[in-house]
Amino acid sequence: MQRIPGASPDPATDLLITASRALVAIAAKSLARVEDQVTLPQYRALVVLASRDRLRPIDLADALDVSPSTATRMCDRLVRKELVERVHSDSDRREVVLRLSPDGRALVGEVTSARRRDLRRVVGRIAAEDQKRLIEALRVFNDAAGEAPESTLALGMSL
Amino acid sequence: MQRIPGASPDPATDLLITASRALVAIAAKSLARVEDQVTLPQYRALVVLASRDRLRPIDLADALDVSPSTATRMCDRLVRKELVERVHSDSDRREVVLRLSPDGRALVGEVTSARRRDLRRVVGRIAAEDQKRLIEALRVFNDAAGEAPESTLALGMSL
DNA sequence: GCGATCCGGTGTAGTAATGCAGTTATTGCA
DNA sequence: TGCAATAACTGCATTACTACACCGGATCGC
Repeated sequence: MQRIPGASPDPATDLLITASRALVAIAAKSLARVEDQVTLPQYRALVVLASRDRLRPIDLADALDVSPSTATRMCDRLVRKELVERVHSDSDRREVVLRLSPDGRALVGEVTSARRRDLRRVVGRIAAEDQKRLIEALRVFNDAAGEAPESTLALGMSL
Repeated sequence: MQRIPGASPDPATDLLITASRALVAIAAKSLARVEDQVTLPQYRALVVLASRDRLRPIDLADALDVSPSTATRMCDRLVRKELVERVHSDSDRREVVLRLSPDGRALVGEVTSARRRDLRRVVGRIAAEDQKRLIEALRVFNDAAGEAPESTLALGMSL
């Protein structure tokens, strides 16, 4: 926005921004499905839990970059919604291990499968030979982009 | 996530998800720059205001899918932060017209230019001939994806 | 064994987002 | 002219996120 619409010094960047918008719109749409069940921070927590099961609250706090007390309250709400389970550790009785409940897992799965479905639909609109070229191009792009794994799920946009 | 890592029925979709993640990470990083100045809902409001200047609070509420009173309070906060200006309409004295202040415009600009910078950096890591192929592939993809302009800035992910 | 450390949780508090209901001012229509 | 409709705003209430300070239990190192 508010970029000079004419003179485009870098067509690849412009096209990437457009692609970005489309991909984020798809992600947002998939997230909208569960918007009435969890907030965005809560969904982020679920995603973290889904990717690395058996996390302690303090690990979750670390992953989400919030204070431990915030993680505790968040877990309170997620447990109340029966999306997360608290299990007392056997080895260290100070510790609590967090686990996605079946419902929690289903919720995250619903979002990701909705996303995949939408993406597949887009891919389906592309001619077979163009798909091949797209695949090659994406490999190259992912290679180039993948070198910055930093805050992969920073902010509220874990998607 | 939590997809069976092996059997990949659709390489293009998988690659798109990976690319999605990279692009969203870049968007999130650009947003992180202003995270201490505005909240995500507030930033969404600024983006709407940047794209369609001279909006009334009720139009903003409509664009953000919130109630008018919510829009009013949001504007209160943005005005207090001197990112938005309220101007009383001449034609209809009931109406208020919202405008981005120079600071507000600068804030949005900062985010978008950071995003462009990061994308350019990724593109710069790609060999010239691969860039050409990427450009072609992105055109095809954007064509296929662009047919769903729906809630372009749904949720908190306006980017 | 004992103090330091660590973990989870609670008390407290502030900001934000959000909506419903109701108010005020203004406009438009009959 | 007068009443319905409209725009913005305010009062009120709820939920969430967030952190700081603190507590109590558990573990670890010496």
